[in-house]
Amino acid sequence: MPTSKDVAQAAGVAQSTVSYVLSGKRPISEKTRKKVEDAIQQLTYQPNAGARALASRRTRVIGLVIPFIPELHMASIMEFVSVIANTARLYDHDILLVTEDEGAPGLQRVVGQQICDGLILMQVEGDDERLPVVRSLHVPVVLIGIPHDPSGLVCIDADFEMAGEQCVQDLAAAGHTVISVLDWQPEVVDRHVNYVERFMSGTNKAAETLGVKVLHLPGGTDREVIGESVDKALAETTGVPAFIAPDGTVQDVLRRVLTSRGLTPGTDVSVIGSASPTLAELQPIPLSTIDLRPAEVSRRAVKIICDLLEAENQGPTESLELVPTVITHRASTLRPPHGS
Amino acid sequence: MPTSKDVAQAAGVAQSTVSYVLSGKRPISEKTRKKVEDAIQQLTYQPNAGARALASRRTRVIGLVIPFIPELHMASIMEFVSVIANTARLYDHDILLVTEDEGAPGLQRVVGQQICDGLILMQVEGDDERLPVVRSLHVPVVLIGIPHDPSGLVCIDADFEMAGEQCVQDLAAAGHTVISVLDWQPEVVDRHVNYVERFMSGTNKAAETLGVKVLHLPGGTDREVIGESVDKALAETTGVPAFIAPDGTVQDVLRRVLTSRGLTPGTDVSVIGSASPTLAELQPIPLSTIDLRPAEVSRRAVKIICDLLEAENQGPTESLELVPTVITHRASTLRPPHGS
DNA sequence: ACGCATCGTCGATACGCATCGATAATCACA
DNA sequence: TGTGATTATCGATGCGTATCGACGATGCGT
Repeated sequence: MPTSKDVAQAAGVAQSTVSYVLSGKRPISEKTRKKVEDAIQQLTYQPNAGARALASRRTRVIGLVIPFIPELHMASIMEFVSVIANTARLYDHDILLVTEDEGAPGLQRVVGQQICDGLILMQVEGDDERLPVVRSLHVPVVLIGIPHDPSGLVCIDADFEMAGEQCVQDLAAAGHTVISVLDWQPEVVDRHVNYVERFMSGTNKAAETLGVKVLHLPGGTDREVIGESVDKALAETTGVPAFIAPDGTVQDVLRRVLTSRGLTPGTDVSVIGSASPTLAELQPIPLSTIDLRPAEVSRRAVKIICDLLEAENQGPTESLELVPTVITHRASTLRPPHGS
Repeated sequence: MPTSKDVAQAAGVAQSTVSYVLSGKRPISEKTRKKVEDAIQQLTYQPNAGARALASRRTRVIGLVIPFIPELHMASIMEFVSVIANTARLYDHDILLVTEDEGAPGLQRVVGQQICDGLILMQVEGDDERLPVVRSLHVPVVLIGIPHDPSGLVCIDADFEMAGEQCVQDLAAAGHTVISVLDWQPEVVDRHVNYVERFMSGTNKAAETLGVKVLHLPGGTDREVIGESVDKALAETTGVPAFIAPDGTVQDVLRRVLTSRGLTPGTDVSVIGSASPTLAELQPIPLSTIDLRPAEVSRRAVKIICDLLEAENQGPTESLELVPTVITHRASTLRPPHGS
């Protein structure tokens, strides 16, 4: 492997000059720049990351802490991971995987050994046990998810409250007066991620404003449970029933149950789920969706941490960013009556 | 951040002694070891990864190249990623994410900058464009997937041929004489990953041995296509029809189509799919599965590369490892007749 | 033509650790 | 008690880059 010294020799300049050509931190004449760049090309020189980290005290690596809960919709987590990795490259950074299994000590490890300059935590719980450690780390950390006490932390997430409001508003506008909200599956609820309550609070808020009724019913992957929830909803509904199933897995089960009850989404029942546009279109009856915009959340998380790394002002920061959600009509919901 | 020099000072020894205590590469008296370890504790010392990499020429980081194809079952990819990351930790290594978007230059980048000591490539295609680059890199690389020409490469994958054989053997034993195999979805087939043909070859081999007939039919996510495939299968089948759908997405569509044709898996049709045990049990009718053992493949991939890193014999290696698949009976297939 | 500021480049040093050779301390054995 | 072999530790050096101070070269104004 060639070093910057080799490049310098080949170009007939000092090693420091090569360094300055690369960093641009001092003016370099067009002539020497050319010589150096040619030498770099010919030797296919690439700077050594370790040496660079040692000298500059920056690794240009961001640690990404990923959850692995079989019950969670892994496909969506993969979307976060993928977008985060690609976005990091745009800022000339790389992503180091840290699994949730390592817990809080894992965070201290990668930061303490200075393997990475900062961290992104996914799937942060309301009362996450890692928060004390996060606050004590002297590097930027961005949380995806909003803990109960976000003081002193930098957080970003989809605006679940807005999502809840949008769903209810939309169904109310379509003429529904009773709207049933299926909870996330128990495995998610038990994690105390507080997006669940934020979503529910949004539905309540909108319901109050619009004068419609919202039923909160148990979710899950158990067909029995969903069956009961649906039956209860039907019993308490006057007019056309409406369901909101923000959990991807729950909505799959819901679809089957509705079919077994002889109900057709878009005709004699309205359903809003959460799925990517591609997936929503693939359904037998295209699903109206509330888009929680994982890609946008991911991109912003990376931007935030890279900005913090750039700033390097050492002072503790605190911020909270909510990404607006988007609701999209498809065939699974009734159309709003004209002129209302 | 304390350095090993600080530790040395606190313990009243030389910096090199601290280093030897940590690495164990030279004998250290019990007394000094204790002093040094106490100092490490008190200062919460952690060695600097950059300096370590620079001095030892080893980063203890493995690059993992992940695919991102929306059509692919992202959930299963996430399982690979997660198990690989956790297993790497057992060998005291970390995982750096490299996205497929970076292509071959991405591999040269992470290796050239010496960000990682070796690579694991997922979802390797039969005629993967990155192979020439892989062969030219002077670091260990493990491929998950078998390219058409595996010479000079280290590969591991599930034994898809065995999987094909097992499925056919199993259905033949249950009394089926005509067995229909649905292809992977076109997006997968078009990638020329050759596990598709390995699987098909396995089914043919078993069919020939056992004297049963195997039909290869188009797969996909399009309900029309699967409908046609099913109808064709039914037309050509004498006795109870049997389907093998190795692609998770295809099998979902198949299930719906069979329902619409009034066929019940396990009663008047047999179905074998590929899914994790958990998922298989969750189906309305528990699905008989062929387990491709992603976790085991992942673990072995990590073991292989860590062994190669340990060996460090520089000489080019070549190996090919196939992980045995496991077939599991559940309610979706007929039971074999007694006494046969 | 002379002094002065600016530009472009060089040499030296530090970053934190691993590792090699050397040395002091200890021991076995004659 | 002296000699050689171990054992435990130290000091020095190198890994490849970033960065600081210094210095020669160049341009400007007068």
